[in-house]
Amino acid sequence: MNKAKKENLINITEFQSDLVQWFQEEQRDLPWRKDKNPYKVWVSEVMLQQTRVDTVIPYYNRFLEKFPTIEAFADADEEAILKIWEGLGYYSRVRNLHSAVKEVVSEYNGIVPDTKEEISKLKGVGPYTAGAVLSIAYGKPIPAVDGNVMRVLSRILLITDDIAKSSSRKVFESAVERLMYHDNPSYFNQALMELGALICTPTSPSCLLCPVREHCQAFENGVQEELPVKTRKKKTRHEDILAVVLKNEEGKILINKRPEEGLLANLWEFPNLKIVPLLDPWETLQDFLSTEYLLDASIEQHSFTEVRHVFTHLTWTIDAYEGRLKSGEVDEYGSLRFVTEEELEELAFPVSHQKIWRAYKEQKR
DNA sequence: GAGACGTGGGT
DNA sequence: TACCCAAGTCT
Repeated sequence: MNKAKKENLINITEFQSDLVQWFQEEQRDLPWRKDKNPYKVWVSEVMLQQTRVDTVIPYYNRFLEKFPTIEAFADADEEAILKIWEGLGYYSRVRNLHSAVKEVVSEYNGIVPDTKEEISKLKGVGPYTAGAVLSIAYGKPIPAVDGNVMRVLSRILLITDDIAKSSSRKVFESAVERLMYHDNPSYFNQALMELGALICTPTSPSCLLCPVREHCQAFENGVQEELPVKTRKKKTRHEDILAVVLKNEEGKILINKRPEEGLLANLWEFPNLKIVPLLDPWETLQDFLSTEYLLDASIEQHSFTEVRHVFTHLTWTIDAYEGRLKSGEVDEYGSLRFVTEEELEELAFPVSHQKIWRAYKEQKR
């Protein structure tokens, strides 16, 4: 059955009003729903990418307290923007947002562009975020297709395209365009997502509470649990890592700034390396410090903690050692820096290295 | 187009 | 334990 035929099976006008009326009555009271300021909407949408609402709320509130206006954020330095994002993950989001905001301030007089064409040129603004900002902040009838929308529409319209494939997004965007409630695109897009979050959940959807169940082809056929079709990704690889918390005679701690591209870009970390198979860890670490960093350190024989950390595509097991070193003339050398404990806690570290730091302090007391 | 890119929570 | 998920984007 083709798409046009399938959509003839639902009454679009009734679907729109049932959905939007439900949203008006049942929507959650979320901080970013108090204000349609395009900058604030934009910040919330970037934070919500691949991230749960409950996780985002405190970050969103802190972010706008620190950077209340688009100009305030444009003026921030990178250390500050990473620190406020610390623990949220996908750190390129905040670096792209910062770059994009600076462009809006310099090229658009601080006004977030209101066309798909222009807003999509900004870093970190893909098809979803463009549609979300344009519809929520500017009331434009542009689709905002995220995972919720694909799940909801796959069920309502019995769409069986594999949502794990990037090519499927356009199928759902076309569907949203045909279903769009032009009287209130903001509510329509948000209602689709809210329905996915509250009712039309990935497992055990609450069909009996669903405001649009009479329009749902999956419910009609009892196949809501079989949709959406989504192929699974292959499993993650693993890395064993040696890390060291090194203190000099002044009590300052050696940290390293990660490269500006790739995993955890520009975040700080304790010096570390991948374990070399078959070699003694302690000797490997000692050798690494002397040959790579030209540091003469004495390392404890046994690690003080083992940290396991799981990423989406990778897992780390980090054995962390403690050590001391003599020379402390310079505070900076390349990507290395000696900092006090207070300074360290003002810098942005990935969660894996925060775990090392917490274990270190715990072991000290 | 497949893989990189984080983290915390749920089953 | 071992997945899978959560308001995606970039390369």
